[in-house]
Amino acid sequence: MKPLPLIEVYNCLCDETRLRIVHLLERSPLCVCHLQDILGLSQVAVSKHLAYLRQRDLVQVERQGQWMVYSLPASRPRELDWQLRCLQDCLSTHPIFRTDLRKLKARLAGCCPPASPQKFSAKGK
Amino acid sequence: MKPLPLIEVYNCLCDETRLRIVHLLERSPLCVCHLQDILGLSQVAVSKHLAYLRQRDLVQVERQGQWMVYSLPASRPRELDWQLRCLQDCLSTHPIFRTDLRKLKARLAGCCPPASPQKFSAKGK
DNA sequence: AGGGAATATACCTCAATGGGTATATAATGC
DNA sequence: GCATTATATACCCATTGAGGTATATTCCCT
Repeated sequence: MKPLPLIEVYNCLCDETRLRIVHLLERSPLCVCHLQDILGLSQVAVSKHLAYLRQRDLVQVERQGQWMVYSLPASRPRELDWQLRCLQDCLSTHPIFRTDLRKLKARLAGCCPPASPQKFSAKGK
Repeated sequence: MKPLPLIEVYNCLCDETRLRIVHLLERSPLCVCHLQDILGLSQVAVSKHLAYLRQRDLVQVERQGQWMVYSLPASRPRELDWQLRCLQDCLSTHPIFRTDLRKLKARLAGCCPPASPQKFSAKGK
């Protein structure tokens, strides 16, 4: 039997890597390789955490060319919404998460590869 | 190395039993046997979940005679506070948690054993 | 002191999970 | 079609956690 939605959310966020991923995706959709780069983790590790989040509907994916662009779902269930606010409040000063955001900004600035646009408007194809 | 406080909180709440315990303790301090009764779980199971919560400072204990009375800490870290609000919002309509509260009320009403007073004022000793 | 109630802990087992390596799959560019 | 890039998945291994049984501990009462 499927556990409570809130428990699913907690299970997703109780791992540091997944917490960092969600924290990043709240700012911008990102492809796997950008996440990999920002987080400094192996491709497999990132991919598996994304699968975990995906299976529990905490993130959604869209293929853009050869990139898989992950983002938070457009319509966010109440449980997730609470947590996003909580992250803002509790993590914004933490070194790890500050660094992540700094790297994110750098990534998005000099975004040479066509990947992970800030908006999905450009029907990349 | 100790994980982030927020992650500790998530780890505590990502289990249904512990979530129910915290949800109950938010209403009233409780001894182990009352929790055991309300949750309908074995003594060992309850005790171990309480140990888990205790080790991560999500609950505190006070001995009252032969009962160990558990409660949420007086001063609640910000991370926990967010979650308590979230529980209120997301769980209050869920059958399991409604039933728990109903049983809690019953327990506290006909509280024959001297255990788990609503207030700690009565310095039982 | 001795018995009983309440609670914690030591093991044991099983399932889930996180990380890694190797490999499969899918899209791109030539 | 083929090599390359991006991503996912299949295993393998080590750790953790949840539940159970048996037992230790602590306190109360007589």
